[in-house]
Amino acid sequence: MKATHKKKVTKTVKGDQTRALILETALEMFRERGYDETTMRAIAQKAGVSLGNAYYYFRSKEYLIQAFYQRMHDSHLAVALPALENEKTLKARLLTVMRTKIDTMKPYHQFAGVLFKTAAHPQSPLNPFSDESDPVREASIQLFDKVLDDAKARIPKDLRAELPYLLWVYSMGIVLFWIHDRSPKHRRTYRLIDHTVDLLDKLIHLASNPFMRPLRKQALRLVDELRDAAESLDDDKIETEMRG
Amino acid sequence: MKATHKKKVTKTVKGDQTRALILETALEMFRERGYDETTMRAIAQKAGVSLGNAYYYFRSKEYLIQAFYQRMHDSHLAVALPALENEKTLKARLLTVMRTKIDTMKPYHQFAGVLFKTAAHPQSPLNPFSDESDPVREASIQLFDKVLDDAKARIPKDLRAELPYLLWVYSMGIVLFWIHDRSPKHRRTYRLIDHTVDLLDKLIHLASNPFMRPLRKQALRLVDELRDAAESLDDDKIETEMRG
DNA sequence: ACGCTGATTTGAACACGTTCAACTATGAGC
DNA sequence: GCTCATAGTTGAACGTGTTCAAATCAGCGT
Repeated sequence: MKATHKKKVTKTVKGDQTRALILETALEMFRERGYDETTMRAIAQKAGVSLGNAYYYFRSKEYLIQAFYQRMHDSHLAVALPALENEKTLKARLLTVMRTKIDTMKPYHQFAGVLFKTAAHPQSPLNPFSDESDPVREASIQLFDKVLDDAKARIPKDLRAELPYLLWVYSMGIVLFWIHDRSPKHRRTYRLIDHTVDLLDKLIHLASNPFMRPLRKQALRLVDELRDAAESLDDDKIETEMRG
Repeated sequence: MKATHKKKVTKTVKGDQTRALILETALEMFRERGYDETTMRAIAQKAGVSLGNAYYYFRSKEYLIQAFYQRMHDSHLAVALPALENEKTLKARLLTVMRTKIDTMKPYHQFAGVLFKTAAHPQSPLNPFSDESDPVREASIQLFDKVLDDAKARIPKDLRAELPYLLWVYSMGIVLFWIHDRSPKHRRTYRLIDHTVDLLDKLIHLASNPFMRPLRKQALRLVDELRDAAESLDDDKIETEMRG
């Protein structure tokens, strides 16, 4: 992690093609054999390029995963958005989004374990809070914003503003559980989704009660603080890079 | 992670000494230079043993960290237990335990980042839910049990039973935040502790209200389910090993 | 054509974690 | 004291991710 975090940019059409070729090959091999079992040499060989060439386009093996995130989110959107059309209640909409999320990731279950290993590392580009995860993170949060938008539920403004972010964090928790879940067909994860969504729905309504206002305010202040801290993380990273 | 998860056991006094020597050397170097920058070769050399010998006592570099966990917990206990004598309320007791926890880990802040990287990996022996983390995990939960024991707070039995575990999970969350926290003297983490403990205290009292019984029951069922899943993870791991 | 610049590509080399077959030391039973 | 099984120890070798100086290519101005 000594290198800068700027993305490699291709300057020619040929470069684009080579980059795409390497990425496709890598993702295919990751899916079929897993991440650890797929070596950079094997990717390069199958893609028909040299080892060094792969590193010209991808700063490290980890960076190949970044594209995986993006693709996963795109696939999820393609399934979730149409499905949302039919659901009107907050609970049903949330359920839909979460279930389709797991549906989408299913083929990559084995592979996914490695994701969170590196994703949890503060300095990893895969860290969901890092600069480089920004686009896909924002897009994910936006999806939850949409979940709330067309739902008929009276939610106080202060809570409504933070809820998309909170739901995104919740969804990451579910994914973390799913990664560990080895029950057949991931039944446990689906059951967990059912139960947590039910609970969340109730909690949101409870928190929306005027009686809960003080406690809610306090909790939201806390959330704000956490987000601030997460964002300043990126600044520190940049500073560190400049120094050394 | 192909090897079995049984712990290496020394059979002779000399073995004990060598093992201890390697471990001390490793932890010292980790603290001074960080985990990634400390190579197994360097550890072996500084300890005056061969490279292969280090691997005779520690199945992998990761396993050296396991001992770190244990040591960290011992140090924490040594500070927290006396401090708890003076605190009677739940809130003050919880605050004491959390603050001393961070105090204890402070010297290892840089090092700690790597911990969670590997700890988040489902198949890592450092995974806090894994078999091998069992002793230190149980000990940590027990500490929170003690926090509750002498606190004068009326908590329903069902909640009281799960609370130590829940507080342990909470403490892991704080540690995770701390790892990412680069604010001077980790002020942000301490502030987060203050705020979350305050909130937790209120939530616990709220949840103890008879009015909340149904929701509380539902939430606790959920917690149970999560714990079951975490435990069955270990079984699956063993199965996988036997097959492969 | 030619040369020049910058993008792309190469493969050898490096450092690391890990494995393993072979070696040595220890000590219990005779 | 001798034998031998077991614990402990060694360092060479392997496969990996990553780096880098050098080679090649593509387009453009002349």
